[in-house]
Amino acid sequence: MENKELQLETAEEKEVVSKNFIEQEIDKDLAEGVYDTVHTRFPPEPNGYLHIGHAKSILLNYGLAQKYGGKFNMRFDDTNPTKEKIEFVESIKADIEWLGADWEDRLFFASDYFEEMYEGAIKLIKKGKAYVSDLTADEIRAYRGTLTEPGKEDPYATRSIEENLALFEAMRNGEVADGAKVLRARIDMSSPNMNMRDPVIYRVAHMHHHNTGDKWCIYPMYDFAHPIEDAIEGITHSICTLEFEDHRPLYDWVVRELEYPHPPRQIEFAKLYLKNVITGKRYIKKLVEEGIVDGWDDPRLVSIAALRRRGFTPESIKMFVELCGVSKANSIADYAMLEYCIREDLKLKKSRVMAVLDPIKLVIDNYPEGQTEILDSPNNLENEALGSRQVPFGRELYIDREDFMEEPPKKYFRMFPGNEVRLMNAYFVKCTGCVKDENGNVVEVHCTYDPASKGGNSPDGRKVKGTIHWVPAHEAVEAEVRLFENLVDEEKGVYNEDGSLNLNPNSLEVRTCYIEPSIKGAKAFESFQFVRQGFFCVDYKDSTEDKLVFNRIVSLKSSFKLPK
RNA sequence: AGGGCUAUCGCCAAGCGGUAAGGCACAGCACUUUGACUGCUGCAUUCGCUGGUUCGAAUCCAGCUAGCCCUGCCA
Repeated sequence: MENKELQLETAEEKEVVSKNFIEQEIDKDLAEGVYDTVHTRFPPEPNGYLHIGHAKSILLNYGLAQKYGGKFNMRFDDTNPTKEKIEFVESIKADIEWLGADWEDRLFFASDYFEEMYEGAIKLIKKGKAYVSDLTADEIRAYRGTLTEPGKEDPYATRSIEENLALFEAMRNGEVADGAKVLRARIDMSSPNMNMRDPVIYRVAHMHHHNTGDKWCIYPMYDFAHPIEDAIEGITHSICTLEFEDHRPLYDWVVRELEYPHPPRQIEFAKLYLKNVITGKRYIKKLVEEGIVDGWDDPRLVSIAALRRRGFTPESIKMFVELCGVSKANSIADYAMLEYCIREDLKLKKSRVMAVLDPIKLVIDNYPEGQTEILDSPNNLENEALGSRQVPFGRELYIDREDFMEEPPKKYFRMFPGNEVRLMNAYFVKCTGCVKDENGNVVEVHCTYDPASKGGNSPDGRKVKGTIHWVPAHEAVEAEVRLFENLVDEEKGVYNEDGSLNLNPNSLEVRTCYIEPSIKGAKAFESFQFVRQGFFCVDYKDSTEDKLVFNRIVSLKSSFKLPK
């Protein structure tokens, strides 16, 4: 009796999934009545494509809203027209939708709040908490002091409220040249926190904005705009990355001075970095522009677009993000974790087809010339629901070069003279030898088959140690494969000592391979997987593209290793 | 008188004063129509360091050390 209870208890304990620190903070807020709901948001600036790091933020924010029965907003933080483009708002929306984060009808633009922000600035001026300064950018920097020395009072800080009001209106009315005047918050020039040394909150920029056009020529700075955006939307928990920790006092200052009744709370977490991949927008942009990579969706990149094109599923990315966890410790996740997630997600839900990457001809000498037969092959042995497909079989096939060795080491149990193996879903074949060219390279492997072993099992109960994949030589579909490795060297890290990127010159290899003809008619792949070389999980759709293009998405797990 | 944050296995990461969860990776065994998958097993006497408090410390205190962020009219 006691034992049983004990067992139950431990079983229950195992079910408990520990909450991350943000959830713990939210629990506290809810318990203390600071908030009675959870409202989060994802606020990207539309100045580039999203990558795996953004996926963490998106899924975190969306997941929190879901977990707590709250809401999740999508918001473009478009307060700086010099960097933003409509092209990016479209790609960002598409990526987030694909990831499955649903903002419902709450798609916002920070630029839609410009009027309220302007009013907020006036309120600050009237409270004596903001002033117009004529200092140049260089002068402001000089007055700001350094990390160890306090700043000096801005000589324009003494302007009267009326003067500031008039000047700020002049800024808005386009009477002030770019850079000639700024609006500064009056806080504390000697604060040890640089962000509090009278930060600039409005600048003049006569520039067309993708959303507001030419309506405005003054634009609010992030530190002023962001808390207002959150407050307007009723955000409770404004979740951002660690580098904004120092900005939190300013965030709190803004919502306090503007007297928002239910001020949002900023919580910071550590960014997600991946080992040996380049995530910096600046660097990726350079790689794209210099043609070192194919574009924003090059398989060696980890942009959402690249992962999607490679066949990653939204579920696999979600799994990865959850696996990585949320904390405040700077960390670099192992690329193997990402690969694990896509394998895990695909292995049961996708069909697999055979493909040969490095073909070598296999001739079955006792198979009648000219004869072909159709073999029924299960799509995924572990998931019968996926059904089966018809694969033609004939006298001449292609197998992968690594599946044959003339002189095999110990424990090699694929093709070698005298050995019998199974051609997957087909027959047992016994290797009889090979043909070499003048340089001694194997060009053809020969074997005989056992007609009684159709389907891959012998009626006499004979066993074989090896099973290999194959493709019919004459009917196989030719396809372009892009095999790739890390863009940067494993050991040396992303950057060289002089700060330049440490690129791996052989990171991408394009080659032609053969895929079984059962995929004919499919022109573009949605997702597929190598379980071992030559094995894919495939999910395709019709397309008008002429050429099959696909990428290897998962590095191989150990197959056969030569003994030392 | 710079300030803020972080430090638990190769990589993530729980832990919140009662004697180190879990996942990835790795290794071994078993199973196998791919050597994958699956299953089982192993993998931190120790939590950046040094002291202190305590019957008891990864958890509390003090002092060090290391790493990251901050001197945009970027976000």
